Amino acid sequence: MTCARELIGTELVWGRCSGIVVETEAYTALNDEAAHTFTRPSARAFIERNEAGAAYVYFNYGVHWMLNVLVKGNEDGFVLIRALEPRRGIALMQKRRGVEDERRLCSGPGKLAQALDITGRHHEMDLCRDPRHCFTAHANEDADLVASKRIGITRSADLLWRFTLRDSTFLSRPVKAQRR
DNA sequence: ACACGGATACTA
DNA sequence: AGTATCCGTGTC
Repeated sequence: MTCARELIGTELVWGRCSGIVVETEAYTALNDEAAHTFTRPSARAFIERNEAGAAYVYFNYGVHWMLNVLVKGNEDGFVLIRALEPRRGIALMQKRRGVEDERRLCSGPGKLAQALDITGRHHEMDLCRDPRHCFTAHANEDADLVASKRIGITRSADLLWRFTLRDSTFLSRPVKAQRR
C-alpha cells in the first residue's frame, strides 16, 4: 500500500528506455479477492520463494503482459505498474508500440509492457540489483497523489488502492470523480 | 458497444 | 477434456 504510493514519481528504467511512474495499484497477499494470491497457489509460492523487489510478470487476456513488483514487510503484496510518462528511448517505444502519440505509449499496464518489451522472461527478475531494470530514487517527496478505485476488477472493487499523479495526462484512464 | 486470446485453476 | 475467469486494448 505504502509502496504503491511511494513508487509514484519514481523513474522506471528498463534498458534504453525509461518513464516516470504516474499510476499504480496495490494488491495484498491476504484478504484481497482481486489479487492473484486469492485464487492462485502459484502466486503464493512466488512470494515464498522471492525477495522484495522481484518482478511478477504474467500474461493476461491472452494478449498482454503485466508488470508487478513484489512487496514484503509489514504486509506482503504486489504493486501493479499501470502507466508511465515516457522519458528516455521514446523512439524505440514508438517503434515497439506502432504508435507516435507519447500519451498513448505507456498509458496502461499492457501498453507499457509492450513499449518496454517486458515479457515472461523477466518474471522473477530482481529489480533491486540490476541498474538496467530498476526504479530510481524518489525525486520530489511531495508528489500530489490521488487514491481511487482499482480498474478492471470485479471482486474487492471498492478499495481505493489505485494511485495516480494528480492531473497527469499519461494515465490509463482518467480518475473518476469521487462521491463525497 | 464488442472481439481478440492464452494461462491458470477448477470440475469430471 | 472441458469450462470459467481474468489486474486490457483497439476498433467497431
